[in-house]
Amino acid sequence: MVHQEFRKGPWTEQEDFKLVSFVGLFGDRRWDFIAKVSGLTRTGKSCRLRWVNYLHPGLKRGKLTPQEERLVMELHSKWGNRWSRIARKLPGRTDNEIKNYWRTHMRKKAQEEKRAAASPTSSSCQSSLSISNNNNHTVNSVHASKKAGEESFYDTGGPNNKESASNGNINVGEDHQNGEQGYSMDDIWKDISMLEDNILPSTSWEYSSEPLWMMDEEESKMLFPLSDQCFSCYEHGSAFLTG
DNA sequence: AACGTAGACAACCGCCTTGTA
DNA sequence: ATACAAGGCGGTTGTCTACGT
Repeated sequence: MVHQEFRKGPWTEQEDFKLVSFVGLFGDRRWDFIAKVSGLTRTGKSCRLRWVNYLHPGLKRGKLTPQEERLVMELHSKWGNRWSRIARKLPGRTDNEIKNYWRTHMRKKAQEEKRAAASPTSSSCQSSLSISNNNNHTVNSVHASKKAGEESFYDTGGPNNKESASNGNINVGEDHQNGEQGYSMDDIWKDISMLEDNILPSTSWEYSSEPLWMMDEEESKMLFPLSDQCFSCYEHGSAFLTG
């Protein structure tokens, strides 16, 4: 077998454009196939990741809202590090994003706790985290058993069903100011939509306006028994992009 | 102004699960 | 029933940027 050299590292605009085009054509399932036919020297996995975490229409960018933060805390206390599952409850957020958020904030929290332990006089909550109060129990265990370094400051709190905080949906009303990079997804999507107008019969995949994130697997299965053709459920195009 | 640090984010790796031949 | 390939997921690392000193 001849090993193909796969590219690694940051994606270029051209690669993004290619990927978006071919996902538009073939759907977001057959990643190895897309990787091959598109001519991208990327693995299918890499393509999928790029799509899911960055190119997917409807992704929100920017900081988590306080509601989202609270929900993440709640869901993490419920499910542990089941990031993808948690992400499904947060429209427009990816597991990667939530994972990163958790990691960052748990590190911060761990450091604050360490500092607080070192100087118990200043015990009043100097935490700048507005989310930490009610759910401290979920994260305290993290730092409690940590040795000097803070390697695994975030720990799978595990699915300890302490509380059945079952609220599911949040209404994330506000848009975010886009984290603008010079090159925006709008540009890509504009190009793509123009492209599709020309070459696509417009049936290959179309998004419904109902985001899948709101659903559990069971729910989505019930709604989308033929997930392959129906999975694509996001409003296509820049209208859906908040940024 | 230069440097160090922390935060945010993108991307890769390896393992596990699932679908298919 | 089984082997293999592809997809999915969680963990980890690298890089860039903003901010403080």
